[in-house]
Amino acid sequence: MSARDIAALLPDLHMLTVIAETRSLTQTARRLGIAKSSVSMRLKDLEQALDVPLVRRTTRSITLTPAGAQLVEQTRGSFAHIEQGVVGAKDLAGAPRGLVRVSAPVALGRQHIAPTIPALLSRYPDIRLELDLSDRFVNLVQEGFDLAIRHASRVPESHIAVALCASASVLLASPQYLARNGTPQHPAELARHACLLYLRDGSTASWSFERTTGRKATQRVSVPVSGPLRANNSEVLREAVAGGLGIALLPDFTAWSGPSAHQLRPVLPEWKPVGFFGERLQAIRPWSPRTPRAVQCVIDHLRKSLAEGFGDPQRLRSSV
Amino acid sequence: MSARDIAALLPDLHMLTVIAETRSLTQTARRLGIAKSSVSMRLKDLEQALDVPLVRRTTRSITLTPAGAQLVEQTRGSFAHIEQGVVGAKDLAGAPRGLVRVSAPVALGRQHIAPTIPALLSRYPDIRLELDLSDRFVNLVQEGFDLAIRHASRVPESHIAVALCASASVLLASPQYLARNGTPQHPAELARHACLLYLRDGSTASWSFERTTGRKATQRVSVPVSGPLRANNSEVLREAVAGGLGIALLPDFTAWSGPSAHQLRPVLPEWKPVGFFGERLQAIRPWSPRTPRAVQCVIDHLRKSLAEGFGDPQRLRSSV
DNA sequence: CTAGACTGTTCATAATTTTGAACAATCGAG
DNA sequence: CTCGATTGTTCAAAATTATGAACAGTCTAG
Repeated sequence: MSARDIAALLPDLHMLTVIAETRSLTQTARRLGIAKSSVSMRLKDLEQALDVPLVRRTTRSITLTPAGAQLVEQTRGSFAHIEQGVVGAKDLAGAPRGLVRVSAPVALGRQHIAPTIPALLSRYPDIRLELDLSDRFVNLVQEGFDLAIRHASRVPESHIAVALCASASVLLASPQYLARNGTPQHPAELARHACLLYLRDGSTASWSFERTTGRKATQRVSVPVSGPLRANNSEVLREAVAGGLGIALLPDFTAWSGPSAHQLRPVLPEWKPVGFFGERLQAIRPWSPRTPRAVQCVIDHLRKSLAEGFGDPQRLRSSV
Repeated sequence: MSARDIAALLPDLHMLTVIAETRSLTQTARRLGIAKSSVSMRLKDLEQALDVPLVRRTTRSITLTPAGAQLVEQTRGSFAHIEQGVVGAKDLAGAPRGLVRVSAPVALGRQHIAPTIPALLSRYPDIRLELDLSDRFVNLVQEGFDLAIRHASRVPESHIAVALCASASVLLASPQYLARNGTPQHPAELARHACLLYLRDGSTASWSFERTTGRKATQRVSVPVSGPLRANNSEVLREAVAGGLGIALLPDFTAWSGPSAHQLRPVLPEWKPVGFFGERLQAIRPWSPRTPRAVQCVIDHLRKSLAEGFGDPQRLRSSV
C-alpha cells in the first residue's frame, strides 16, 4: 500500500462515509453536489480497488457490509479531523474574518461594549459582530455563540474562560432613601429595609457579605432580603435606587454609569458582597482545538477596552 | 465548509503532507507517481481554494509557511490513520492472504511446527510463511516479524501475547550418567555434577527450583551450576545428555522428541524449574489496531497443533 | 391491485484533470 | 566565473472522470 494508492482512494473513502450516513446513493450525490451516477461508479471502483464488497445493494436500498462498516468506522473521525485542520488553515488567510456571535449582560453591553465596537470593526473590516444582550446564562454551544461575557464563578465543562477585568458588586441606595430610612450599619439590618432584587434563575432571596476583621480572619453574614421590586435588568434596578425606592446589589459597571450615577451612594462599603456577581468579568467560549482568529481579536479588544475596570466611581461619575 | 468542499481537497491535502516530507515538488511527484506539473498545479489550486499561501517557493527549493506547516501537522496523522483502515479492509477480502514472518525456537520449529506447515498452507493457499528459527529474543518490530513463538515470562511493551500451550522445563540425564555419578536427591547436589548449560544473553550460571512442601508452602532453592559444555541450541544439549555428558535443563518439547528421547531420564521430578523457560509457550506479536487475518490464522493453527502440549513423555517417546 | 415516485445502474457525451516537453531560474562543482 | 544539473512553472494535447437522460426494479399510497 503505497502513497500513490491511498491518494487516489481518498475522495472515494470520504464518499463512503457520506454513504454510510445517508444510507442512500441518491442522497449522497445530493449532499456532495455530484451526479448520482458518479457515486455509483466511484463506489464500484472503490470496491474493485480494495477487492472487498463494501455495500450490499438492493435496487431500492443499500446496507454496508461488515467490511464497509469497519472501514467507515476507522476513517470517519479522520475526515472530520482533516476538515477541522482545513477550517483552521482557512482562518489564517489574510485579515481576521468571519461572524462572531457574542452574548453579554445587558447593562455592560449598552454602557461599555457598544461604544468600543466601531473601533474594533474599523480595525478588522472583515469581522462581523453579532451582539446578543441578555442577563441569563446562555448555553453557548446550543445557541451557537462564539463568546459570552459573564460574571461567572464557575466555567461550564469543556469551555474556556479568559479574565477581562475586575468587576465587583456594590450595595447602593440614594441619599434620599438613607435619610428617610436610616443608613444600615450591619448587613443584618438589611432584613428590614426595602431591597430591590435582581431576578435570576436559581437565585435565592438572600444576600451574603464578607468582612476582613483581623489579619486573616473573615466574618461572613447571610441575610434574607425582600422589597417592593424585582427585575432581571440591572439598569431598571439602578433607576429604582436612584428614585429612592430602596437598596440594591448591583454590578459596578451598572452602578457607575448612566445619568443617575451621582444620585447613588455605596452602602456598607466595608462589607464585600459574596457569591452573587463574581469578582471578575470573563470571556467564556466553547473549547475548540484552535481559537478562530476573529474570536481572539474580539477577546483581545474587549480586554483592552475594559482593562481599567469599573472600580473608581469618581472617574466614571465625572465622565458621564 | 461543506462536505463537497472537503472532498475535493482531500487528494491535494494528502499531497501537501508528502510535499512537507520531501520538501520538493519533484520528489513528491516521483513518490506519488504523477507528473510534477500536476503537483505544481494542484498545489496552486489548493492555495487558491484555502486562500492561504501554504508553501514559500524559491525557483530551486520550497519551504512551508506557518499556515502550511500547521495544516500538515493536523492532517498527517489522519491520513496515516485512514491508510491503516484501508489496509485493514483490504485484509478482509476473500481468503486470508499475505506473508507472515514467524520467529520460533530452533527445536520447537524443527520438531513441532515444521510438520504442521503443509496443513496450514494447503488450507490457506494465499498465505505465505517465512519461518526463522532462532533461540535468541528477536526484536519483532525492528526485524520485521509478525509473530514470535517464545517461552516468555514477560511480554515487551506494546506487544500482545497469546498462550499456545503449556510447556515446562525438565531436568534430564542419561541412565549411564546417573549410574556413574549417582542420582541427585536435592538441587543443592547439582553444584558438584556436570551441568550442561543453555547459553542465552543475560542468563546466569545458576538454576532455580521450587517444591511444594505443605498445602500452600513452597520451598525454593537456587544453585550455581557448571559443566563441560555450553550451547545455545537445546537439541545439541539433549544429544550431549543422551551421550552421558551430564545433566541439562531443557524445554519439554526438546526433551521428548527426537530419536534419543528414550535415553533420557527426568532428574528431581518433584522439583519444578523456575524462571528459566516459562511455563507456557506464547505467540507474541507487535500491537496493531487490528490483527491481520493471515497472522490470526497462523496463531490459531499453531494453537490447535500444539494444544496437547509436550508434558507426557510416554506418548512422545512411543511416537518417535 | 395499480399508479406513481423513487431506488441504483448504464452509457454516450461533455468537462476536467493529467501529462510531458519546453522553459527560466538557481545552485554547486571545477 | 562558467557549465551542467536540477528546481518549479507553463501550456497544448491526451487521458481520465463526471454528467444526465434513459432504464429496470421496488416500495407505498390509495
